[in-house]
Amino acid sequence: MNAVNPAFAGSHDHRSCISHALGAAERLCASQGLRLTAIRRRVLELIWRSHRPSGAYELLGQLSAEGHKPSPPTVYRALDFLVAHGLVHKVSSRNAYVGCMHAGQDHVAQIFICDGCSLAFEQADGALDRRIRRNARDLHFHIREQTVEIAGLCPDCAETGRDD
Amino acid sequence: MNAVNPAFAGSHDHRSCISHALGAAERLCASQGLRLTAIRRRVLELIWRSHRPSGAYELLGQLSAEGHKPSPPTVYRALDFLVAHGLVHKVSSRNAYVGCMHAGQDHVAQIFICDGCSLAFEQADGALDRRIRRNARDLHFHIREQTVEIAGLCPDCAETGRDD
DNA sequence: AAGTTAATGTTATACAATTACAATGCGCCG
DNA sequence: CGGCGCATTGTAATTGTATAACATTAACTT
Ligand SMILES: [Zn+2]
Ligand SMILES: [Zn+2]
Ligand SMILES: [Zn+2]
Ligand SMILES: [Zn+2]
Repeated sequence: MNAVNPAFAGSHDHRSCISHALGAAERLCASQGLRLTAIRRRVLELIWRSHRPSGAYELLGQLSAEGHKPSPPTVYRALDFLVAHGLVHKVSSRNAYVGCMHAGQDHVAQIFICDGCSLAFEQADGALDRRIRRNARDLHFHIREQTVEIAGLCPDCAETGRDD
Repeated sequence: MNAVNPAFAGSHDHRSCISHALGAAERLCASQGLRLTAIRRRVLELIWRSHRPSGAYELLGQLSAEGHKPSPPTVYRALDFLVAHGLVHKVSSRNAYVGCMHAGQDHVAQIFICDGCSLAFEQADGALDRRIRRNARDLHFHIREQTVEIAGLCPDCAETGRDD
C-alpha cells in the first residue's frame, strides 16, 4: 500500500513536507553543533520547493532572482554541506539535488526518478543495503557510499504514456 | 573466493581482458548488424587500457595525441554507441566510462569504484536486480535503467591506508 | 582585543555535454 | 553507372556542471 510515498502520490500536502524537512534540518544542526546559515537554509528551501531534483545552476538562478547573486562556489558549498550532513541527496545520474525525506535517520537511500515528470522519490530498503554490503564484504571492498538510482516512469506517467 | 575479479585482483593478465572485450565487441556487432567503426573501436580500446573509468575529455586527449584530433561530439557519439549496445558502462557518479566485462550477456551491473586507486569492478548480482525490480513494482514504477555504484576502498587500498 | 577557524566572496578556469549544420561514406534501387 | 537515402563523421559554437586559488568577512576562543 505504500502509505508514505509523497512524491508519487497523486497529490499531497507539500507544505508539510517542507516544514518537516526544515524542522528536521534545524534540529539536526542544533543537535550536532552545525550552522544552518542563511544561504544553506535558503538553498535547502529552494530544493524543497518540489520533489524534482534541482540543478546547481537552477538554484543559482533562483537565488539571483531574489537579489543574492551568488557565484557557483557559494551554491556548491551549500550543497556540499547539505549533502555531507544528509539533508539532501545528490542524484548523480542527473547532476541534481533532491531533499532527503529521512534527514537525521541514518539510512541508505535508493532514489526513483521519473523520466516523464522528473519527480524523485526516495526509498530506504535495508535489505537492499545489506545485500550490497554483503557483496562488498565478499569482495573485501570497504564501502564509503552507495549510489542507487532507478530511472523510469512513475505510475502517473506510465499510465498517461508520457515518456519524456 | 571470487575467482573472477580482474580489477581488484592483485594483478592479472590484462592483455586477455582487452582481447576478450574487443573480441566480444566484434562478435556482438557482427551478429547484430552494427558497425564497429574505426573511432568506436579506438575509443573502446582506449577505455580498455585499464580498469579505471575514463572521462570523455581524457579519451579526447588520448585520441588527439595520436593525431586524430576529434572534437567532443565525435567522442560522445562513440561513447553513446558503446553504451547503447552494452559494450561500456557509464559511471554516473564520476562522469566516466568503463568497459563492460559481460558484453552481450544481458545483465544489470553494479559497479564498485575505489576512491584510492580509481579501479572499478563490475558485478552482476541478479538477486539485487530482482529486489530492485520488486521494489519498483510495489511502487508501480516502470524501470528503464538502474544505476548502482558503490564507492569506497578496494582491498589493496584499504590495507595500505590510501584513501584518495 | 588578538588569534583562530569556519564561512563566504571573487575571479578564473577546468571539465562535461549538447546543438546545429555541413560534409562524407555507404548500401541500394533503378 | 548514377542518383537517392541513411548512417556516420566533421566542425564551430555554446551551454551546463564543477572546482581551484586566493581574498575577505564573520563567528567563536582565549
Ligand atoms: Zn511534498
Ligand atoms: Zn534520504
Ligand atoms: Zn584487466
Ligand atoms: Zn556490464
